[in-house]
Amino acid sequence: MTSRKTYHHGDLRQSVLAAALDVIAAEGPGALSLRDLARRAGVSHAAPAHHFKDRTGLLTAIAAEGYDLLAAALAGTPELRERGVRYVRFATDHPAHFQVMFQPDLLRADDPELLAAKERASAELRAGVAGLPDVPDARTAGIAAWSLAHGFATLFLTGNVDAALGGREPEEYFRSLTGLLFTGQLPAEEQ
Amino acid sequence: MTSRKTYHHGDLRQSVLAAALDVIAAEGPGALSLRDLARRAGVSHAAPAHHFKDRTGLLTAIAAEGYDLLAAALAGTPELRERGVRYVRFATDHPAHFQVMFQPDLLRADDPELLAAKERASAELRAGVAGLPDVPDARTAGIAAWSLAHGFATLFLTGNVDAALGGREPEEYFRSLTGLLFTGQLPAEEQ
DNA sequence: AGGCAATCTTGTCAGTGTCAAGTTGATGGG
DNA sequence: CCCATCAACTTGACACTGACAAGATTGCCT
Repeated sequence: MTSRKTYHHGDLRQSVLAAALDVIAAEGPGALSLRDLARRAGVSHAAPAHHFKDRTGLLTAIAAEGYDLLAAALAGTPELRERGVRYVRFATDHPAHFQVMFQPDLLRADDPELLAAKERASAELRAGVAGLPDVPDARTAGIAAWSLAHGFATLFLTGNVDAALGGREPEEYFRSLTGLLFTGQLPAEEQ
Repeated sequence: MTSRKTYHHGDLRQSVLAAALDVIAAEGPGALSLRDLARRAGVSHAAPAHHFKDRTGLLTAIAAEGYDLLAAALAGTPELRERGVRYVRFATDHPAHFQVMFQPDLLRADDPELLAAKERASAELRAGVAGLPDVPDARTAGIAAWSLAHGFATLFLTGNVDAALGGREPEEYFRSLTGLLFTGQLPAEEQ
């Protein structure tokens, strides 16, 4: 990788993106260095900047890609619970994307491509509660469902629920967790 | 602040911690610079290192403080729902702590003080579901409750639910959200 | 064929974290 | 009262980083 025949790399943008995802998944976004990514791609230290402008630009591109992956992962899932399961699966399948997507201080918030991708994912999230019967406040219901899935995904990725899983896949555990919730086991005390 | 009579600062550790929290709350942990904190405290560039060893050490100290604040915020709350509300309030009252606590790649995971504080907070979280009647799997119920509160807090802090709040305080919104959940509005479709 | 624009390189600058070695001054034992 | 000791802070240095500017190379389009 580090030596190259041609002057042009050919696929530098994808190379850098892939390497960046590896680094972020392994050591977090803070460990990401444009110069290091350049070295891995066998390219001069300033080359990545031509594709992403900035460190922020690179992270913004990753976040945008993440929102599109999320939208694709949720698309065409009729049932709300299963949508939650897929949300969790997305987070575990693409931990680097997920991390970056929800760290706004790393991103250029007004980037058009980011906003467009975010809107596509947002539409999928809204669609999850759109068809629910007997829900007076669909928006709040949506936020409740999103909170549950997002919270579980986040806690899993930060290593806060490992013990409870007992070897099970996180998405499976989440499926049974929602079962517990929605059959009225948890409520108990209502004031 | 930037000029000083005495050679010793007197309270550098607290000064640096306070300044760090400001920076993190405003621009995120990535924007944090030890040299900048030193300048703000009117002290030489290597002074903070004497108190925190590292950038990682500083962030670890913040996380430990955060877990203790969380434990204190949760202590003595009998009802589970109200515990969730307090969790959300903690996150909004101490956004910098909250952010750092749940970014393990910024922390020294084996730090004794961090582990101790984390355990204190963890005990409070467990206590929340301990007294629940009719709950076969208390651990899973606890993770469900934690996921919901944590997810909502995270989504709020990342600016993903602003529109839905409509001016209300996030903790109030969360209270009504849990009401919606626990009165069986959301379940609807059960497969 | 020729020019144009995208891609990549080279060189440079200020800023950062971290380490090592020196200064200052508070504190407590003789 | 004095002085040794030690924590708190300073100074200086080094390697590394992101960012910018200016030049080299090459694919592509007319």
